[in-house]
Amino acid sequence: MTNFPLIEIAASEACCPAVAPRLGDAETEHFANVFRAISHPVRLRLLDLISQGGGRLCSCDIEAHFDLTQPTISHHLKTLRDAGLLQAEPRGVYIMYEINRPLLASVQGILMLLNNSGR
Amino acid sequence: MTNFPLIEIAASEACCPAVAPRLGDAETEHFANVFRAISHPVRLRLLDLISQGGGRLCSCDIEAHFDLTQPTISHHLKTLRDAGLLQAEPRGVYIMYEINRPLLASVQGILMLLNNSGR
DNA sequence: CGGTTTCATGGAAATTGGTCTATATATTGT
DNA sequence: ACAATATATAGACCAATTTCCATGAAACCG
Repeated sequence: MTNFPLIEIAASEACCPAVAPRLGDAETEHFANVFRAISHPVRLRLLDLISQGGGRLCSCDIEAHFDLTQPTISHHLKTLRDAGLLQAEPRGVYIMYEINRPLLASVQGILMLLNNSGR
Repeated sequence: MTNFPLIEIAASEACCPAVAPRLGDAETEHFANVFRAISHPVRLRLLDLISQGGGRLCSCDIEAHFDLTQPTISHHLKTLRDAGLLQAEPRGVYIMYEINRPLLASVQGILMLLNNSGR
């Protein structure tokens, strides 16, 4: 490891001083799951909509924004709930969805880690 | 839309005043793709490793961190490159990978949008 | 209570994703 | 040029995802 061909490298870049993961296995798995939940256009759009107006949205205002059947939207909402990104509380016949802000904040923290580039 | 059962709702929550997506279709699609690239444990670990030491890492230091074959790692690195998260420049026989920081910053911006909750 | 509305669940079909083995391409050193 | 090393590509196989239709469960209204 950390072997370069012996040409033109010597004092140039000092490749790779002792790299080790900063995120543990469980943490990596967990956040990969969260990213996977966000990683679908419909679900990103759902988060976009729900995050407005104080981070809460009634189910009755969701379906009109998509060209999908009700079960499909329900499935995507469940995916977001399972990932912890949404909380859902019943409001009569409807459901009030709410963004899990602390989780989103921790995802921001991960991206900050990845973007700080070790400094 | 924005209909509640007429009981106990009237003045309580003022559900859903005019929600509309803030991210356009293309933007939503694009960032969903970026999230999808990050959304695998191996690729998140790769970003974790490469983002250290100034955001660059030589290919020769990568394989040892995984229990996967070389083609599999190569495939994941390609996924990250295709999403724009990594740039790769040849360094002799090896490859120097570098994090695309502006893109990561824009992803942080998206999360900030989702977490600001409209305020 | 009976009908209506809303969301969730189950199952199927098509697509995408992840991993491997085998092979190809490119660079280095003799 | 040849052999050795490093990365990329192709093909195959199994797993997971996405979508739908059909149905179920829960809440509301008359």
